[in-house]
Amino acid sequence: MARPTTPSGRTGRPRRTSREQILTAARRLIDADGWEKLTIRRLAAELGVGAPTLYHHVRDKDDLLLQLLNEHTSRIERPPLPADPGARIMVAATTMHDVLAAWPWAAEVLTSDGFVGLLDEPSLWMVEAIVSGAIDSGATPEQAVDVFRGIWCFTVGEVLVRAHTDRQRAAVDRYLDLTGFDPGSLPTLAAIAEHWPGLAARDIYPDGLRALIDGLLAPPGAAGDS
Amino acid sequence: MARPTTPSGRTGRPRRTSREQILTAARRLIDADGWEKLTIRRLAAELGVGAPTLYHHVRDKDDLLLQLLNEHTSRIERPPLPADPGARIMVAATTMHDVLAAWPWAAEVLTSDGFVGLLDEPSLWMVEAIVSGAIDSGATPEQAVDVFRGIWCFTVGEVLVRAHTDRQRAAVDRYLDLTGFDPGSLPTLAAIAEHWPGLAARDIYPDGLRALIDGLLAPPGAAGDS
DNA sequence: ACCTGAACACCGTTCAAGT
DNA sequence: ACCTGAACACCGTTCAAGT
Repeated sequence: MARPTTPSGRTGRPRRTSREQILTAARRLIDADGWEKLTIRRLAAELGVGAPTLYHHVRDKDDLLLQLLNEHTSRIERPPLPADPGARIMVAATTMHDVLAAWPWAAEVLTSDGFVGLLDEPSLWMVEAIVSGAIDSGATPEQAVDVFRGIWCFTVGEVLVRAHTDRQRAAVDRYLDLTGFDPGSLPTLAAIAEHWPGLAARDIYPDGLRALIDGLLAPPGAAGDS
Repeated sequence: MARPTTPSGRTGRPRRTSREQILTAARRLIDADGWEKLTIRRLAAELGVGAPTLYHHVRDKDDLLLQLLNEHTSRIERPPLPADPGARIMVAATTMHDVLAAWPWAAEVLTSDGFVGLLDEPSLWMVEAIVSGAIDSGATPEQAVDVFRGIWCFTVGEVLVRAHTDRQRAAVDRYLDLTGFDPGSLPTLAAIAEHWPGLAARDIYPDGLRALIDGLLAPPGAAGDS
């Protein structure tokens, strides 16, 4: 009746594949070939096990991506947060942006799989910093949540758009001659067409972020028309 | 040597499958089962032809999606554009947003497949309206393109985030107890946790858009600190 | 308890062959 | 010119069977 035991106190056949090995191998595959190429079958092959084995460690592929994402965000170093509420929001949002921009697949997972609710504690400090910064600036809870959600949408959108624009610039050239705008119906685009590629390479995140924060925190009615 | 001809003047075997039929059937499948379920094979089955047949009418699946998207945007009715530049930007951007929000898969195609460069003329009037509105407000070409790109990122992000939040609210509940924030490390989130679902249901697009426009068009240095 | 091979129900795409 | 069946090289996931 002596059951086989492992150092960790579990019973049964000792595991050959750990959660840690799986996540490490998955990161390796993503970094090498891009996140579209991460499949259960390739990951299993990389680990030298059969594909069904992985289902003992993850519920399904979405669960794997979520674990990967949480592991990734738990690694990021937490910058010092300024006391000034506006600056605090900028720092937290920029950190959020940089994390996603460095690993754009994370943004795809986050939009294709749900929302911030899927993240665990180690990454929620960024949400906390933004919401508390808004409230310390005099915002109501309603406004504070609006500020966070506005920043979140802008951040996710910027990361996704830029990631794909970079990757598929060749495809764009194939479809559209940027100098081919009809000056009759599209006069402004025709006039600036040749400069567009250069202009579109500029980083718009900081200015857009500042505009959103200023505009969403301003007392209602105080905008623009002074 | 008499070659078979069709009414359209082409030669060879008369086609049984038209571009129009393909796009109509594709729309039907998307509306019925969602855009994730649109596959070449299902579409061919819906049309009663073999899957390889479709490759005579589309280059590949991306090309099919692009044709679908261009057909969709060519249908939208063009609202009257106000003379006031700021109002013109609002109207064009809101139209862009509403089109995407009504058919969120379009936003996914646009981010997963490239950029505005993939669209053809019938949808470029929205880009023209935004860029010209910015220039008429006194912006430089650089600023005008920044305004458009900022609006574009915000719009795409909002549509994608909202589409998935709606669809997967159940999944979120499964993972995260919204009332479970640690008041020690996340005091603000813990305080507003129970109100979050209600607050997050608000439509942030109009306010965010206004904030972006005002902030990006403001002369540099004039922001916030008055 | 963990791992396996085989199978199920799919994909997008290519290609030689038919009409 | 258009359409076909068969095939290629994949997917995620399940399940009975082994150790």
